[in-house]
Amino acid sequence: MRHSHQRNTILEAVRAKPVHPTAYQVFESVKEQIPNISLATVYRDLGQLADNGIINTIKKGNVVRYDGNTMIHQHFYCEECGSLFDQELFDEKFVFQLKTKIVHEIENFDLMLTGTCIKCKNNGDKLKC
Amino acid sequence: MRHSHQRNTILEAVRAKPVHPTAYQVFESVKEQIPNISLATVYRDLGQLADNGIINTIKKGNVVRYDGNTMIHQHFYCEECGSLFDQELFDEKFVFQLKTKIVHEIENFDLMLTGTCIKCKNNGDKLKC
DNA sequence: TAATAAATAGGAATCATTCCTGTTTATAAA
DNA sequence: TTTATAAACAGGAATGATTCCTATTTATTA
Ligand SMILES: [Mn+2]
Ligand SMILES: [Mn+2]
Ligand SMILES: [Zn+2]
Ligand SMILES: [Zn+2]
Repeated sequence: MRHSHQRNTILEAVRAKPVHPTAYQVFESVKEQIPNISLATVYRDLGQLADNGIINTIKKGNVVRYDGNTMIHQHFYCEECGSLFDQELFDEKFVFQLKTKIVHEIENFDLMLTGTCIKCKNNGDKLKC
Repeated sequence: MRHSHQRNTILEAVRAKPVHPTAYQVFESVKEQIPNISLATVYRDLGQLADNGIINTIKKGNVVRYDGNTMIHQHFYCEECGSLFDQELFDEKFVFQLKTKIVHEIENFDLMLTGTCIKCKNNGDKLKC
């Protein structure tokens, strides 16, 4: 990968966002610094960054979300409000040991929990009263 | 849900397929029995079946795949050949206990392993010689 | 300074999925 | 059995996230 101002700015944007932005959200964010950035460039660079393991992709719903945190961690998605939280359930050691139990060569371990987040659950309970 | 010949046939098709068909593959399969079935009907019915927990959805790549096996199990996806295998890593008891450790209300536990399957790995090693 | 290939902007194309509309059908009440 | 009603349907149009294309710009190296 050659040095590129656009790609650097895109990477910074993903890392700066607290929670898992979409390509379009990165595009909007980067536009503030590079007004004529192309959406195609954002997709291309995000793809390259993901291919090189510099960022991660998260698939849930109909849009891909990106994660600047490449430490091993998991995610919880609330079906009610669409929030996507980090979860620390399995650490690197656990995942490493798990890989040895499988005949295939594992590169990624992606766990997605779904359900109702604590906030939405409380709101729901209130409405039932 | 009202009784429906189309939906029954769609469910049978998903259950009959050994491995995780896409909506279009279900469509093609069901067309043999109901030649004028609509693709929109397949999508609608698959959605209803999934909403009611009768089948599961698996997201990997740019197409949704469906799973007639609703027992708790996990999946491995080969990046080389696109195969999607079942994996039995965590059983119902494990998942149940895990749910109690999380503040949110968990409905689904979806684990997707990715990498290179044993067959592709062997082929790759051969080529290197 | 020149050559070269990677990277880019902008827009078109793709394609899985959803939406829409007029028609058919399952179900239950009259 | 007939009728009323809403669910389900077929067929086709629309949507929208993502990818592809092409002429131009730019980073890198010799
Ligand atoms: Mn994360
Ligand atoms: Mn399965
Ligand atoms: Zn929520
Ligand atoms: Zn393979």
